[in-house]
Amino acid sequence: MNPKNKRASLKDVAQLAGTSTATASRAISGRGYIDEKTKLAVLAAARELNYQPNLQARNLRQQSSCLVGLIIPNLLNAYYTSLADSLSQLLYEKGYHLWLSSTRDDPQVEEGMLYDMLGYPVDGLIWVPTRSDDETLIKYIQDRQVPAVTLVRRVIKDMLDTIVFEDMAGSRVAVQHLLNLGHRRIAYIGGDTRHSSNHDRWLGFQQTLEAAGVEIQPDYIKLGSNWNTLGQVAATELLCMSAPPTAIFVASNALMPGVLKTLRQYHIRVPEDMSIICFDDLDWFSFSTPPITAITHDHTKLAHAAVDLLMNRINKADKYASPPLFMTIDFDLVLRQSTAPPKHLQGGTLPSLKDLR
Amino acid sequence: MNPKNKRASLKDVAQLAGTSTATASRAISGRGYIDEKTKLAVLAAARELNYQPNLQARNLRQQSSCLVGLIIPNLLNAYYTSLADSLSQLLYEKGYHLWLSSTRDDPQVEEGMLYDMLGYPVDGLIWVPTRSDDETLIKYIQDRQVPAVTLVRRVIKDMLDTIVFEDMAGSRVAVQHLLNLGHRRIAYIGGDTRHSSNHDRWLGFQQTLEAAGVEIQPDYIKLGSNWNTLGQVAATELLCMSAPPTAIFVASNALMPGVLKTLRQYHIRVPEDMSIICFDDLDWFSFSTPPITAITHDHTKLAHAAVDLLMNRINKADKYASPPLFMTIDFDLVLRQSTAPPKHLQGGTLPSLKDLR
DNA sequence: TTGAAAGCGCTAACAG
DNA sequence: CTGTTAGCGCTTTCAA
Repeated sequence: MNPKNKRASLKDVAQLAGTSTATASRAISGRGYIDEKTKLAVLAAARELNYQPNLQARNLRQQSSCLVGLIIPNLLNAYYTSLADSLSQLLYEKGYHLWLSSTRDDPQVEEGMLYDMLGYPVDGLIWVPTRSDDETLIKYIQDRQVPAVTLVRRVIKDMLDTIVFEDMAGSRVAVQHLLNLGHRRIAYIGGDTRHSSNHDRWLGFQQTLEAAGVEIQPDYIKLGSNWNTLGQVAATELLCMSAPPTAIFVASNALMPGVLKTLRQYHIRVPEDMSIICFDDLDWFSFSTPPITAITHDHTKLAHAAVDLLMNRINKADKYASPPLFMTIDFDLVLRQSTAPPKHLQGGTLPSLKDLR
Repeated sequence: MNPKNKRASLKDVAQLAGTSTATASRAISGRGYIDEKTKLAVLAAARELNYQPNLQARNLRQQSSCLVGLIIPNLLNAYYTSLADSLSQLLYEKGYHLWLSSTRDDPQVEEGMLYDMLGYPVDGLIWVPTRSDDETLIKYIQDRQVPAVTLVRRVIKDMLDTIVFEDMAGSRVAVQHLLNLGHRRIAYIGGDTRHSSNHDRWLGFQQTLEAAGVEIQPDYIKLGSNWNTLGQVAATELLCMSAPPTAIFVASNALMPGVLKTLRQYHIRVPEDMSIICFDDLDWFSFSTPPITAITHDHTKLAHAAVDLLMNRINKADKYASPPLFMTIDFDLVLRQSTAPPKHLQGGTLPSLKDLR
């Protein structure tokens, strides 16, 4: 065996097979002309030494890393989870591997990760941006000429390839559904509007109400950035109002646990006392009590589109020649049982917290 | 600018600063003696050229990759999701990055990933094995001298560092809880027992019933490997029996959706008609209707322990000198409202499907 | 304190 | 078809 039991290198294989490293390389990589006999000899030697090519060295030489970076806010949200799962599969099929990191919505971490990934360098980048307004950061990515696609949240001026859900349209449909049921006192709980996703949903909400001639009551609007606590805090505030809403539009699935917990705590019946609709769907929504009406998206579609866009750019000679593409993923409104006409239309009176306790 | 707009290399920087690459390297990496003045000159040149070290090249030279591989069955289960999220963070703090891949419980994919990762090579491996009985595969890992830790499922002979949940003990406690409530007709729905986790839970179930002198009825036992459909199929079969169980022990969170869906479909009331206890906890269990009693684990503990074990080995001179370690993560029984005494102890009669429809 | 030179492990151009 | 040579971009002796 080798000194120190070190991993065999191509040189060792070549030596044992009695060829040059070049020939050994040809035998193993299967490229270039080579005599069948010598090829077999090399392969035998390789097997004997338990040889496995060092991919890092190969990649350095070939100016690629076969790595695609994925930067997401976190993996505690099924939103990103299913994305990461699909991407891992799809990339593997294309011969790439997934370098994952989760920023916890911390711009510092995000910048560090971006820097490390581009420094490696990765062959491509898939990114759900936290800090999407920082032109310097995006310029940096462009300068590095790294094929990159931005997901879910748009970056400033859409400077990179982008795929988002139809946030505004989805939001409109959700709100219209509540309006159609007869709701006028509609609350909105949603995330940080600095992210385009939240911004557009919020906008869709406003526009739909305005178009319907319903005035937006500021107390009904709960915007925040801490998805851990926002749902619970906002719901509690809404319930404690003297004239609480009759319906809540929850603009992110991450907020639903808090909202539902609070509703239960106050013994609010859904949908009799309160209608609930959520912008994104989760598996347990369908067998929650009651099942939750939601706007759903096919997340694998997003993953497929992302990989397509990325491969498209990776395989292009001048990777940055064509202008950034912009795509959206469509949605469905899945009617379940968490929405119904408001109480006063059901024959009852307008509910207030006093009635409900 | 450079020809072809290529990324600046250390050589370019050195040239611009009027030093050798060696000196430039010292300036940038911050190691070795260097005059403050020349250091500044180099850094200035680097900034001007937008220089960023090529980490792949650096790593090749330093015989490391700063990459830790993570292989898991999939990311659709919160079990692994929270793990990946925590690991990404923890490793980042230690200066490592996460290379993730998801096998979908396909041994073929698993083997391919393992091969690629060790070939790169990664500096460490964290692995939830799918194929844990293949000694060749594990020998291969050992031969490569890669620090590796196995999670959740044990590999044959515990040949690698291992951290698992206390499957058997947790299972015992869950079953004992049902026995204490007075249940004797207890069903078990669980995953492929070729995985140690499922095997041990299954064993714990059997032992506890035996110790209590309760005979195990084969019809009540539903083992399978397809977590997508097993819950639903098994629950349906159980409900269609002439003498259905009064309680179900669901041995994996992934099966709960199917079980609950089925229960709802047949209008079975929980816990009045049927008690449910689950081996692993999910966030929505706490506000499901009714909230689900479960065995819970602190998944971040698992992540921390995994990183500790891994770093421990990575930093050891002779990485494989010490024998594999074996650790377990403890659990809690969280009593919620999905378990209650069986119907006949509540004053009713033994339920059968006819009564319930 | 600095530079020349070797080399991590591999591939690719060019001769032969 | 095969070997020689050069080099990917970096770090690290070793001399100076």
